[in-house]
Amino acid sequence: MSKKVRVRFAPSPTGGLHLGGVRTVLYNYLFAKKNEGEFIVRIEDTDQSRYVSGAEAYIFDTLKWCGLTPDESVQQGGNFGPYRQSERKEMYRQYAEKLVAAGKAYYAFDTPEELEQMRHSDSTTSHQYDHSTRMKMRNSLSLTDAETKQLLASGSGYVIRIKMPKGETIAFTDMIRGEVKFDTSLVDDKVLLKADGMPTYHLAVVVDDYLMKISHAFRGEEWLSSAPVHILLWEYLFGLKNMPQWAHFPLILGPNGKLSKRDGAKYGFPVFSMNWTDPKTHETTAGFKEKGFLPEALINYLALLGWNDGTEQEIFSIDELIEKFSIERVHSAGAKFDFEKAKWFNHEWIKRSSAQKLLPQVKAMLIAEKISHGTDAQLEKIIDLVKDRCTLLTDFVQQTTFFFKSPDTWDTEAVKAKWNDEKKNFFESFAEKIKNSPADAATLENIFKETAAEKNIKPGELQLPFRIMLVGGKFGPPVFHIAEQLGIEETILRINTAIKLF
RNA sequence: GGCCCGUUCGUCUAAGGGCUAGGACACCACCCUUUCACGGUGGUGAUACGGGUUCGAAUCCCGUACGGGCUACCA
Repeated sequence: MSKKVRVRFAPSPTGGLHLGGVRTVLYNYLFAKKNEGEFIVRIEDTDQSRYVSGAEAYIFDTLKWCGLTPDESVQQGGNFGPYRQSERKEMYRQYAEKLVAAGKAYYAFDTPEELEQMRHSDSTTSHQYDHSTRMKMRNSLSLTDAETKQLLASGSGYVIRIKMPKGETIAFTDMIRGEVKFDTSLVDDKVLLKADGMPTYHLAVVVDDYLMKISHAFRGEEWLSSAPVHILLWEYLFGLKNMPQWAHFPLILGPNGKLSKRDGAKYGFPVFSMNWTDPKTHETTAGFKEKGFLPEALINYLALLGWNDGTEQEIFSIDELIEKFSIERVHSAGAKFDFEKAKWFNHEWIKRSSAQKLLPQVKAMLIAEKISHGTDAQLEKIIDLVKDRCTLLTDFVQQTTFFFKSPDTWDTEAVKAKWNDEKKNFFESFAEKIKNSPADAATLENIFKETAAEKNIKPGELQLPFRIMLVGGKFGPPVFHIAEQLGIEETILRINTAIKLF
């Protein structure tokens, strides 16, 4: 019997949630759903100096847009709260003190200046706070008990550091990478409890994963190096048998290495799923949503960036992902984000989406552009006509505007070379003939062809000019379908307007 | 610098000792279409390098190179 699957995503609210974070959420979510477990979001806000207002709300907005709803979080609530570490502050100290009492951790009184000096000193080889340097520092190991007591009583600031053992090998099995080993001599004495009484990530993650009964701890590869600290803490505090299983996901890389929040603008593609405005600088970093992406497409691409189901299937709905996902098939190497492929996924999802589903979003864009959008029924037909031509949702603006608004510029260059009086005459007759005809595409096409035959002109040669008249440019769905949507009156109007310009 | 992780077409990846190393994006050509697309067909293009182990290595082992991560009282 295995314990209930419970996974957590634990972001710190220090800014926008970038692609790597979204994918980490996704894999957590997929694993939880696949195993009928619970997905928890825990806010790791133990660093008060890095707090960014609005970041937490933004993270939840992102999850909502992506459709990755937590089962427990500060928003949903749950039986293991509070889900914000700043509100759990009082819970951590006892564990740190317990470690001190057991000789696994110690008080350290060094000032930032003293730490700085040690790191740049030539007299040490490690330049880090570890077994080789700690006896030269001011802590409860190097000081006498009396001195330590005195310092603690005097109220001078102190932190609690883990006492990393010397010369031991810590090994654990990563679900993606297999066995990973570390020599404890090379790991430094990480701070567990800060001078302000807040835990560091290292203590908090272990304590909370235990208290929240986390069964599988998944996080980015950037955490692999600190795993030995966490393993040791588990061993000292709660026992290795109770430790969750670990998996460290490969990183998502930008064009020049590590994907960075700050470089969002430079890449030419978003790094956030939704627009993020920094509350201090008021700078806005573009998001996939506003860029015209469907959440299904982003999720689909992110899922495939580092995972595949072993077949050649590429398009997956979230339900299919849940069904097929497995940690074992997550690739171990980092993956470069390819914006072109992301767009391809979006195009595929637009093509597969019904007009009805696309309608609200297309309508919202047209409203934002102050373009009338006709009735819903009409817009739906138009969306069906043009969606194959739209890679991004924003493409719908150009592809649908001419249905509602007469062009104000015409690609006359495209027709001028082959334009002549016979063709002009054709369009005059055509406009006259359709006056009382039904407006369906087939009828219009028949009249068009009959008239062309009468005038002895190949109908093909007349289609491009007709298109330019109705659309203004060389794009859009079949021209008679456009005319059908426009209606007889508007079609005649556009013919008469444009005919003077050629 | 030290430690850890990684390395198959330009990019994402499949192939976990045995067939011409497969697919997708992108790119090119052709077909369809007298618009732009969609669609279809075909093409260019990869096992980082060097040693082993083996009848046989992209696959296992070692080394080198390269890439990435970590090395804070940040997560």
